[in-house]
Amino acid sequence: MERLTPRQQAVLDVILESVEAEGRFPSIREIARRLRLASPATIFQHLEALAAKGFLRRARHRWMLTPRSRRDLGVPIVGRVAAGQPLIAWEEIEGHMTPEFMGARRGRFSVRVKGASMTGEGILDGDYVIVDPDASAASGDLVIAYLGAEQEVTVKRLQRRRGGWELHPANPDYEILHIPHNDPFFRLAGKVVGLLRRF
Amino acid sequence: MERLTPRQQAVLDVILESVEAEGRFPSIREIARRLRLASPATIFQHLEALAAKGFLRRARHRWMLTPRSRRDLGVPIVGRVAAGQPLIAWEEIEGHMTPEFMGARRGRFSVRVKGASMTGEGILDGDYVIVDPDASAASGDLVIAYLGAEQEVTVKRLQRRRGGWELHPANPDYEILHIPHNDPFFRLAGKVVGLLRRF
DNA sequence: CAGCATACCGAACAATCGTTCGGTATGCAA
DNA sequence: TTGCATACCGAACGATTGTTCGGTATGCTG
Repeated sequence: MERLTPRQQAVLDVILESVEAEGRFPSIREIARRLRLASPATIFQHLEALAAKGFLRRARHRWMLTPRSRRDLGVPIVGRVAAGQPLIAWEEIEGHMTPEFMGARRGRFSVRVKGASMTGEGILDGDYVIVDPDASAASGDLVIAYLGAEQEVTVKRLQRRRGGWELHPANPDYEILHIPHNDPFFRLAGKVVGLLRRF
Repeated sequence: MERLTPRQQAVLDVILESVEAEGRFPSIREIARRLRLASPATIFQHLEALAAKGFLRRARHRWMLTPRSRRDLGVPIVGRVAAGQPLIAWEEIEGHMTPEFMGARRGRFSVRVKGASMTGEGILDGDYVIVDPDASAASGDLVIAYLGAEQEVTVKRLQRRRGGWELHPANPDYEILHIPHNDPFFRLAGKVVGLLRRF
């Protein structure tokens, strides 16, 4: 993959910043102003260079980002952390830490975990769990469920049992919940597809 | 907060889809084409309505997203999951699963955790850890460190001790690492600011 | 030294854009 | 029935845009 010149990187940074902040691809003259350049032609040439290297696409009179440049909006996932290197080599980037990477899609949602019932599986109090409400949960899956008349929300591991389901905590202090087949209150909210913790 | 009419929502969806896919605010005629409308004036009126309700901003000849509409790009973090509601009420959305929320900032990076030395604190084998290389780590912090001549990378909890540091695992099967003050190989890669797991 | 890539300028043209205007149609509430 | 909000049309104007052209300057490399 080709590298960018410092100037091309600067132009791309301005573009990404604009997309990030206001959801808009800046006009050529706008980029020029931010970089204190006088001629739109200068930026135009940089855009062409960026397109030639795969960071931008052009259709008719419209410039847009590519998957390649969209990645810079996220945090890189590094394979090996090179010894003492403040800069991260392109070759060692295995992916990017985008919301999509952790399963964020339209239609899904996220809930904060309350309680310590799943600490045994590394799900702590205060963690954020990403839920897919459309996925059909099978036995053994981590699920979010509504329980009881209060319709409380819980994270548990689902197990099919004769006569109904069981919701297994991962903490010896908590008990397995037995759900009869005809429980009027029990309903699955969805399957857990991702987890986020902030320190 | 004012609600959107179905048509306004449709227009906003087209805009968000375009920003999401190609990092570009679509032109008025482009939106019209996607919605199979013939006149740009129609879309223009919808944009004005969206702006009046706070979903868009206009500066001179430029339309852009607002914080309000940018939120729809991410996965909502729901406070209470309403019983049986397939749709999520606006009032219960506490935030959004954006890159910023995940701790993604320029300069940070992410590494995959190998080994089970931190399972006691809910950090499992295969988890992704978000690292801030610029944050100064204090005693008690979760850190990423380079160790030994091989400069292996480890996640551990840092403790100051007379004569150096200690790196504490959170798993009885692993031992505390004692780092003398003058260890030529030991170096901190950064502080752990986030954690991410995929199921 | 010549050659080449990078980086910039200013002027101008045509394409595209946002915007305005005047108009029609529908459905709902007073 | 009269209003009013919503939703759409087509034509046209001027602003802004991408784009081209010809040109200068610098620094690195062979």
